[in-house]
Amino acid sequence: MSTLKVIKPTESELEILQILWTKGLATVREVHEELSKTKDAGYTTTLKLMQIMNEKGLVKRDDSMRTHVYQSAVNKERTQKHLLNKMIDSLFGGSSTQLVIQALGETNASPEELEKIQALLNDLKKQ
Amino acid sequence: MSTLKVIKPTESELEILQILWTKGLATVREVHEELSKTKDAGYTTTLKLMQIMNEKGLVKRDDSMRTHVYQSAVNKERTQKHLLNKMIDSLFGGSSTQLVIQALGETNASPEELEKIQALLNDLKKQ
DNA sequence: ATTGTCATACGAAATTAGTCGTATATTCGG
DNA sequence: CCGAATATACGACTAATTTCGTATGACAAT
Repeated sequence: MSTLKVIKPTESELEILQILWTKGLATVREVHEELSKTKDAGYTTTLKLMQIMNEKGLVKRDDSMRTHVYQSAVNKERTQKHLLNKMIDSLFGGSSTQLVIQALGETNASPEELEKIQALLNDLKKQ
Repeated sequence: MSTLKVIKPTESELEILQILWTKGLATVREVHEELSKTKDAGYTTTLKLMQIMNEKGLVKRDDSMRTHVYQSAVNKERTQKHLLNKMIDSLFGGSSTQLVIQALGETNASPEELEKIQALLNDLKKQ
């Protein structure tokens, strides 16, 4: 029997994951610098968060050096999908279509992106 | 100067709002019955939550009767939009398109719904 | 009137998230 | 070698959320 891993990063953890997804590998310092652009919290706060994320298994780290190097331990798309589904359930009564419609209302997509969406839509129509 | 009202219902509050959005008017008892289907918490827990939501202005209530009658005080679409934007920021790096693409991958939309999405898409393309 | 049921009010414990101060170790420049 | 800079570890504080026990009042049926 396998226990299904529940992914539930908090708000702050998500911000850190985003940075790790982009950078691939990063030290606490690097993540902290990046975070500082949008919020202001102390270095040790970021450190602590990342330590906790490590305990939770949200990130992995190489601590063979003095300065540890972190990376995400959770798949970006899988995490997005998971949280998206949660939101669809909790906020859109289970209808992903409703969410798409709302999101399209928000979008500032470029023509290229619109084409990408169109392509996806065409696929769906064929089925 | 007007203070912009920040809508930030918690997880539990959202569950209750959903129920109120569906029912329109409801007593604590009714909300609790509904909640009980998916989670198990005591009656007074639901009561307390709804009282707090009342203080926060998330719900309104008619307490002229012994049994108070509640309704949502926040607009469903506005709340959805707000939380959706938060998710776009925190999970999709600000790209609503990315979210739409992921959500479309999840969708089990009917042909009618697909047409609705298509129509929206056409509007966007014209601009 | 008494008793059982069901309502609200409210205090407070338990949890979780986020914050930071401080201790301690390592490294590097001079 | 010494001190400044920089790293991790870790305990503890705060605030917010969720939970529930208990008090108390209203009402209905006997």
